[in-house]
Amino acid sequence: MPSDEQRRILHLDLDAFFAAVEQRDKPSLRGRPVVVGGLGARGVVSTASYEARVYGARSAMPMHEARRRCPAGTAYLSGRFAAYRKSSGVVMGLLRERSPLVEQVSVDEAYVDLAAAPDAPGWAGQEMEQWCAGLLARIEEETGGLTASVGVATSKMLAKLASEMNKPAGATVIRPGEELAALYPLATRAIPGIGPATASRLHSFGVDTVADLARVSEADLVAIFGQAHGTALHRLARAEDDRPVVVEREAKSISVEQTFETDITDRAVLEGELRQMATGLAKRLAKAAVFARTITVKAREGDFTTHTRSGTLPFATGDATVILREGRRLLGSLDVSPGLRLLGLGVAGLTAHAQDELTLEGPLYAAELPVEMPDALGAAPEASDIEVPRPATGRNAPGWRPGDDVVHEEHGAGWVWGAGRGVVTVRFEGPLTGAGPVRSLRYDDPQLHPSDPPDWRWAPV
DNA sequence: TCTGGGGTCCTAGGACCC
DNA sequence: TCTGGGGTCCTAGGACCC
Repeated sequence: MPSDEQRRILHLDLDAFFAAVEQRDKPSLRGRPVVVGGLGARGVVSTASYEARVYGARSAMPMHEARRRCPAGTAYLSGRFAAYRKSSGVVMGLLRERSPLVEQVSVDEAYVDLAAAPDAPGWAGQEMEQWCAGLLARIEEETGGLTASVGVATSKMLAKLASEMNKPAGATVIRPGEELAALYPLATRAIPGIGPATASRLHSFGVDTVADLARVSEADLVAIFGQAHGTALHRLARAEDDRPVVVEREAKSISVEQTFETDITDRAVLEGELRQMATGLAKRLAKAAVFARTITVKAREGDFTTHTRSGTLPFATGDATVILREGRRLLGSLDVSPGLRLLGLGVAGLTAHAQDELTLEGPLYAAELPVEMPDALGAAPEASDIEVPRPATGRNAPGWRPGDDVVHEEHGAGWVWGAGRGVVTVRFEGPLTGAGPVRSLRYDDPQLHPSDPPDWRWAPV
C-alpha cells in the first residue's frame, strides 16, 4: 500500500447527467430548462439542467415544486435509463482504458486509482491538469458532447470534493500538502456522510465549517454521534481517509418499492402489489445467481411514518412464492388502516450458493429442507382476482411517457412530447438532426412504435 | 399537492449460548 | 441466587448517498 501522501485518486462526475443526455438527444431542448424525474403527483426531480437550476430546480425536490419555480417552456421528462446506461458505459470504458482500478459508484460517478494508470502523471507542474483536460475532451468527443468534472487528490474524499469545485466541465487538483487548506473553509455539509441531521446537530454546537469540526475532540464527537460516526467525522475533518478504490462490490440486498398516487388501505390491492414485487425480486435473484434468507416489507403511511418488518428463513430461497408468502405474513403484522403511500419488498442475507448455506445451517435443516421449496400453497390471490385501480406511478403508467423514444414508419425517429385525450404529440428529431417538427398523432397510430435510444455517433460508412 | 427508488452502514435492545 | 460478562444473531429504525 502506498502511503496517503503518494496516492493519486481521481473522482469523476458527469454534469447534470440525465438532463444533459436529454439535451443531446433532443436538439429542441438545448439551452432550455429541462427537468428529469417522476412526473406523477408524488414525483421528485432526479436531475435539473443548468438552465433549470437558475430557477431553483434541484435534485430530490418535489416535482410540483420544480413546476412552480420553472417558467413556461421548461421540459419535464420521465427519464430514459437505457440511454443513460449507454452513455455511462462509454465513459466508464474510457476510464478503464486508463486504469483497471475503476470503482463505479453510480451511473454518473466513479473513482479511479491512478497508481494503476501507466500514463497518468505525477503531481509536479501542470501535467495532471493537462492529463485531466485530455480525459474530459475525450469524454465529450465519445459521448456526443456530454461534460464531466473531475478532481484528483490524495484520497477519495478530497478527490470527490475537488471534482465539485469547478463544475461543470472542470478539472481540479488538490496536491499533497494542500488538503487542509482546501478542506477547512468548506461547510461541514460538504463532507460525505454529513447530511441534514448531522449538519443541524453540529450547527447547534456552533460547528459550521470543517475547520470548526476539526477543533472538536474525538471523545466529544463519539459521545454525540456514536462510535462509528464519531470517529469517522474526526478523521474526515483532518483529511484522514485511506479508503481504497474497490473495483467490485457484492450486493448485500435487493429491493423494490412503489409509491402510490393515492394512499391505499385495501389489503387485497397491497397484496397484489406484493405479488408483482416478489416475482420481480425472484427474477433479479436468479439473474444474480444468489439466494436470500431475509425478507423485509416496508410500509410508509400518508404522513411519511415508515415501518419495516423483516423475517429470516432457516434456509435461503430464490422462489417468488416463498418470498411472497413471507412478505404477506409480514404485511399482515402491520396496520394498514391509516393508508399506505408506499409499499416495499426486499431481500437480504444473500448467498451465492444456497447449498453451502444449508450445510452451515446444520444437519437438521440440511436434511429436511430443499434449497428452493416448491410451494404448493398458492394462497395469494391472483392479480386478476383483485380489482386493481392501477395505483402505481411510473412503471405501470400505461402508454406514452414524455421523453420516450419512438419511431414512426412514415415520419421517422422522434420522442414523445406529450400525450392525452387519445392524442400523442411527437417531436421528430434526434441527436444528429436540427430541432425537428412536432406532429400530433392518434394514441393508437399503428405506425408509431417505442424505440431504442438513438445513436449520437455518425453511422459508420 | 410536500417529500422517488435503490442501496449502504450503524445503533440499540432482546434472545440465546457459554 | 443478588444482578457477571462476551459473542452472535436478529429486528426496527434512522442517517446518508446517488
